[in-house]
Amino acid sequence: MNLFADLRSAVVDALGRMTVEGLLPPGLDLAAVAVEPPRDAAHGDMATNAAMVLAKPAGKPPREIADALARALMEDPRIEGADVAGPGFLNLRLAPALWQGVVRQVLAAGTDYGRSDIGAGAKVNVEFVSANPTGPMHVGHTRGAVVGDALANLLAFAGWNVTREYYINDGGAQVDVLARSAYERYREAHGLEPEIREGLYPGDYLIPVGEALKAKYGPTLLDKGEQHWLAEVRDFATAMMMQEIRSDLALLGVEMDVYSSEKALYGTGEIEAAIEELRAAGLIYEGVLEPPKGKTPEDWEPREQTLFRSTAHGDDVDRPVKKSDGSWTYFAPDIAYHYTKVKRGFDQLIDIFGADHGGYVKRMKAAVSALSGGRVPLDIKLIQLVKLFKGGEPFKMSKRAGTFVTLRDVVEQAGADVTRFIMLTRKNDVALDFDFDKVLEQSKDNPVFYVQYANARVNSVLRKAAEAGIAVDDAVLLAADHRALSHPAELALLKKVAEWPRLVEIAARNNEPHRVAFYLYELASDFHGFWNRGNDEASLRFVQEDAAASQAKIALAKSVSVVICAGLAILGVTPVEEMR
RNA sequence: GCACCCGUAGCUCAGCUGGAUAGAGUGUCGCCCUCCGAAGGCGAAGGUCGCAGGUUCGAAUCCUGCCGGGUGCGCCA
Repeated sequence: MNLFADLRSAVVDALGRMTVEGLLPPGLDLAAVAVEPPRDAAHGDMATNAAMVLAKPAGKPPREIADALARALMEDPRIEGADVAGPGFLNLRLAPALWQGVVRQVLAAGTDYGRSDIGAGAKVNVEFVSANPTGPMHVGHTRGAVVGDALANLLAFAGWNVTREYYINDGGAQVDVLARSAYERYREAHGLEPEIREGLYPGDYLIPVGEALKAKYGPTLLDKGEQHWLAEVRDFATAMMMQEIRSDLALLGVEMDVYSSEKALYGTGEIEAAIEELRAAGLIYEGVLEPPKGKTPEDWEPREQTLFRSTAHGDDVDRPVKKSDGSWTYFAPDIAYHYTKVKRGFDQLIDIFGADHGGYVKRMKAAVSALSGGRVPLDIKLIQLVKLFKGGEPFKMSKRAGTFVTLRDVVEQAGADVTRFIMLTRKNDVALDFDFDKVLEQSKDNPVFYVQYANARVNSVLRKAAEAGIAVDDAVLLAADHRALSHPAELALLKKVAEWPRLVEIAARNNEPHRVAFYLYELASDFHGFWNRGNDEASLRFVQEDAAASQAKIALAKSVSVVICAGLAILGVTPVEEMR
């Protein structure tokens, strides 16, 4: 399925034969041996660094190894040429049949082409969004939601057993603030003047919550002390906010497998159990932290607190798990929450955080390392901010009254597909510009359009061919004689298609879904370039007089479309068959 | 002060966890439609990969130290 992996096996086998023949010493570590597509096509179809990597351990000059390896590989019928180049690269030219065979692989597998088992069914938990349930989701959350969801898709495609999870921060002080804010809107619903004091959430989005509270409780909560209504209003408002968040996520096409509640950790012994686990490992102690150097807070005074010895697991300073009044810090439930993930048997954890949470990376990793005995790796992806523009000008959002650009605003203006794709056109840790005008532009400036257009062109070809009376159903294209695809331009396009399975593996291994978006752009670009060559060379057009010739070429076009669709599916973007 | 992220073409960014002459887009300039969708394509020009060392066959990539920008730093989550 993955030509590059196949060829690497061929190289490894050849090295094995060389070892048997005494050309190489036994017991060499072949991990560093790579088979990659060379950057420059003039260097052949694939290149291996085997000779250079093995030169030192084998105690032989690289060129000598490369020459021997070349001879060994030439026995493989798939390999037509093996040239030693540069410091000891071995450039391989493959039989065209190998590339032509890719068409059959793609068409037979459909959008499963590129599916991999490198994940080996390992259980991975992807925690993302986890926005506080105190208001609607804004643009910043949108990017995290898209990255997390696409990453989950990608890992599933590459053979992981994926759980998408949302951690609801419903246990801290901020949900009390929500409750008080909602209570004022409840009073407002009764015709009273709301008192939105400093520190409360002023947003209009709480007005419906006030109305709903009125509908449920009538006037019974009015003129009563907080102790009489806080818990109920808090639960009510939190539930409504989560409802809104779920519907926002649905709007984006994101569906979580699990919602975990912070509040549910309190009073159930979960937090205590996690801390006890750490204590048993000797990682909990009572102590006094040093003030941060160079920036001592005004009101700093030394206090004894319960501390987690996170420095034993790579952190810079130990972290408090209890406040000086004996209550838990926010970090304690976070520890407990991650402990539940470890206990649920995940082999691998991924957290998607906003970049402003960069300071918590080391301590979370330390906690997971301590709680899993170093068995469960935690990868944390920080999502940089999204800068909004409109027509090239910064999109001003009003600071007053808590209004901001919400996820809903963005999706309603740009559409879920466009939003998702654009959010993946940057690596997670660099800032992203999102221009409301540009992302809707139907031109090559817009990568979403550009990729969709390539797919639309393929479908246009299929329609044209059908009009000309050429059968283009899947079975016919699969059975076509793909050996006819011998023009260098056709082979070049095929090579790009053949890269897809490898790209999937690289992207998945690095937890980097943006690579898929970049690859699709490149594939689309290659396709558009190929398309235009048909202007000059009629023999390169997909639709030909001869039906059999057409079918082979259309099979190529179709395989491009299949890969685009497979890639878009990972990004969570719907492919379009026609632009309008 | 410390930690983390970023620094690559005028601008916006990729760069396959060390590979060959560092790539796209955009902008600038010049081209290509009696031709499957020009909603596209081709070409030119544009670089001390922030700086300085180090590791090795080989560094944009790994290590160290600086410079610049961002984020964060006990009783907020």
